[in-house]
Order: sequence, then structure tokens, then C-alpha cells
Amino acid sequence: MNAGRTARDRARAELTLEIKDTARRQLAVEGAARLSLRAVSRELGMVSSALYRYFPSRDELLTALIIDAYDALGAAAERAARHDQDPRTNWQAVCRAVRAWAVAHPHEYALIYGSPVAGYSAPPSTIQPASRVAMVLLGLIRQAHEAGILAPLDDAPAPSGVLAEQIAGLAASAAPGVPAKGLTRAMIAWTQLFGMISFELFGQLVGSVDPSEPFFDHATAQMADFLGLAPAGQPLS
Amino acid sequence: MNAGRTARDRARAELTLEIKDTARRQLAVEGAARLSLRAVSRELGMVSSALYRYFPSRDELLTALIIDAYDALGAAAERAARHDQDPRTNWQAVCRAVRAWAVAHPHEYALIYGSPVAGYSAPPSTIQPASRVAMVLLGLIRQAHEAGILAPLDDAPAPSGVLAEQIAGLAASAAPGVPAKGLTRAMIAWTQLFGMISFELFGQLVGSVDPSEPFFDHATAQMADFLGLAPAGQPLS
DNA sequence: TGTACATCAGTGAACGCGCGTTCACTGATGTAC
DNA sequence: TGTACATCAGTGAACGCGCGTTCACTGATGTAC
Repeated sequence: MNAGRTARDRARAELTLEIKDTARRQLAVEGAARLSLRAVSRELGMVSSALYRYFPSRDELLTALIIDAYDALGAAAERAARHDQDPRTNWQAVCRAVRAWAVAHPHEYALIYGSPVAGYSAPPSTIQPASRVAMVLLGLIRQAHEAGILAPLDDAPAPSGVLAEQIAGLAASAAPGVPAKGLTRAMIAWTQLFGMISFELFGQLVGSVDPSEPFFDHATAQMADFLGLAPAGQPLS
Repeated sequence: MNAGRTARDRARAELTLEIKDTARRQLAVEGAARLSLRAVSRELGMVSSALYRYFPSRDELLTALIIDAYDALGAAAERAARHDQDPRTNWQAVCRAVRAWAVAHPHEYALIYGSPVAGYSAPPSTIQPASRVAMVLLGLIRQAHEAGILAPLDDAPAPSGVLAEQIAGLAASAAPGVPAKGLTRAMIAWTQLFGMISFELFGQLVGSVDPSEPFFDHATAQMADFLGLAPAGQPLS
């Protein structure tokens, strides 16, 4: 089978993966700004010019790594959100999955959520993969709302002005039907989640809440309350 | 006056500042990982080896920039917190000041809150300057608590286990007397604040809440509620 | 099934560039008497 | 106040290194007939 797939095709696909793996390993040592084609080729036992058969430039290799990282993290988040779990459990599971991936792949996390690489600007092809985690989180809120177990958040202030429009636009495209207050809090919780993970990985928590897993779990639980996700025990309808 | 300060001393101090300014400008173009002594010296019209009279190595220059950045941000935060303002107003003022500094100095912000620079590890001399913003925020909570206008947060879960110990340690060293629930929420709000700013500066909010100032203000207000800081109008005793 | 030709992976040399750091030096500035 | 000496800023050459990218090439793999 594998119609039309020649040995050349297979070798090419395999080497493309090997190049990316090697580059990922180098990321850990040198950081994205110093990712070097020559070093990658050296580790692979190839001549540096050979890499140009696979990636037209260093930046294209970086882009491939970025997309892979967003996709790997997005997939981890998607796996954690299960239809047979209540939204609050899902929320915590997704938060833990995101953190677990970040802790396991700190340099890839830094590549996508750290400071932008100087002289590199991410192409549009990264946008969709970049949104996967946010989509999962918004999906949970929507799941809770549709199941009728998203708290009305009566004492939360409603967004107004420009923010209200932005939230409405977001609802239209990603979470139809979800009330603005819930969506706004979802955005806040989203930034809190990644703020916490970045602080942990980038060393800002050293000396305060370190090790930080207990803080992380406590914070995601409080954010679940903040989001109006009912405590577990309220099964989906 | 200026006892003992010779022309040489003054020239030295001035050039040290110029070197750091030039390096800061380069940060904006190249990013921290690519900060180059030779490029700095070129821009100053000096020979590269001359810089070694001022900084013993590239890493020491980086360290100086990092400390300066933490100090500048810390000073901005400290200026925003005023004794004649109620804690909630102070909270919002400090959040705005931190964001304003970050937006005005995105590359210095990235230097201190972005991904760690590969091959560089921050020396202990950066720890104290790095803690200034957090100290200001904890100070506000303490101010509110001592004024008796920090909500008791009855429905917030109390931290337990390892986290409870960490929070107690933090209270002892930085916010004596402040209840654990309030301090825990302060940590959560602290990570939310920087998560939001990093997302804005690093491009993660493009396409959702962009421009992000309305979201920022709304979020800091909600976090003030979350912290139990009474709405303005309740003057300090 | 065999052959002629086209495609493509990988080579090796080269271009032109930049980097951090060391070192012996010159000449100006500061200090002690 | 003037002189002898010490200190220090800045020079210029050099060391040894790494980088991305181009280009003409060889030889293996694939395709069409």
C-alpha cells in the first residue's frame, strides 16, 4: 500500500523528523535564538548544506518547531478534556495537562510562550495551532453552560465598551451562547494559568511557592470557583 | 565637594551609563541572547577590548541590565502605591504602573520576565531587585489587613499541606499578620497580572482581546474583588 | 524486464560575516612628597 | 607649586571560534517507455 510512497519519500519523511528532533534537543542547550543549522547537521553527521534539502532556511525550521510545540501542547490539552467528565474536573485536568507538558518540555514551552525570538516573526501558519489550548478551555465553559451548571456570576461586573465587543466577537467565533461574564472570566483564568506556569518555569517562584505543584493545584481550584464551575458531584445531564 | 571624585571617576561613571544605555538599545534589536559587546563598542566608537575596563565579561553586562530593569520596574511600582490612597486604588495603580513600564520597555521586560537567556544564569545579586514588585503587592494586602478592610474571604478554601507552610513562611518574611487565605490569593493575582502582561507583549492576545488595555483594567478590578479589597470610598482609618 | 533519462539527496569548498576575550602598548590623569 | 611615579583608559592586533547560505558536483533512486 502507501500508494506512490517511494523509499525516497519515506527516507525524506524520516530525516525531516530526525532533523526536528535534533533541533529540539539543541533548543534545550542553546535556546531558540542560538539554534544553529550547522550544529544540527553536525550532530546528524551531515554536511550543513544538506539541511537545505529539508528546510529552506533556519527560520523555516524554527517555524516547524513552533508549530509542532503548539500542536503537542494542544493535543495534550484536548486529550485531558473528556466528555464523560464534568466541566470542573475537566478544567483541572486540562490545567494539569498543560503544566505537565510544559514541565516536561520547558524549552519548547519557552519557544512558544517565552519572549519572542529576535529577528523572527511567526508566520500565519502558527496561528491555528497556537489557539488549540484556548479553544479547549473555552469549550469547557461552553460545555458547562450548555449543561446548565455554569454559575450566573451575579456579582461579577459585566464587561463594557470595547471589551464587551471583543468578548462578543470571541463568543461568536469560539463559544456561541456563553454569557459575557463567564467568557471574560475564562480569559482571566487563561492568563492566570499561563502566568503561573511561566513563573514556575522561568524561575520567578523560587524562594516563595517552590516546589509549586501544591500552589498550582490550589490556584486552579480557586480559578474553577472563580469561573463558576460547580464542584464535582453534579454530573452532566 | 564630591570628595575624592576625580575627573577620571566621573568619566568612568558616565561611560558606564552610556555602555548600559547602548546595550539596552541593542536589546531591542537583537534580543538578550544576541547582545554583543562588539556591537556595543562599535556604536560607542570604541574598540571592543575597551569595554573590559568597565565590565569583566558579557555576562556581567547582562547582569547589570537585568538588575537595572528590575529596579526600574520596582521603583515604578513603589511610586504607584501611595499611603494616602486606599488599598484597592493602590492595587489598580500598581498594576497599571507595572503594565505601563512593560509596554514602554518591552525588551527589558522580556529580559526579566521572558524565557531565561541560554547559557546565562542570574547571580544572587538579582534576587532582591527581582522581589520589589511582589513586595509592593504584598504590602498593599498588609495595608488593607491592618486597616481592617481586607475581606475575610470566608468562602475561599484555605491552603493546606505544603502550600500552607510556604504561605506561612511568606507571611513571616514579607507580610506579617496577613491571613493565609488573603496571601494565597495575592500570589494568584500576582501570577495573573504578569501572565496578562506577558501575553500582551509576547503576542498571545492578538486576535482576541486586542487592544488589551480594557481587558487589563477589567481584569485587575476583578482581581481586586478576588483579593477582598473593598471598593473605593472606604477611606483608611 | 530492461534501458535511458530525470529527479533528487548529500558533498565539499567557498563567501563574507560576526563573536568574546587576551595582551602588550601608549599616553593621559591622579597622587605623594 | 613642581616633580617623579603610579594608576588607569583606551588602542590595535591577534587567537580561535562559529554562523547562514550558495554553488557546482557526484552518485543513488525513481519513472516512462
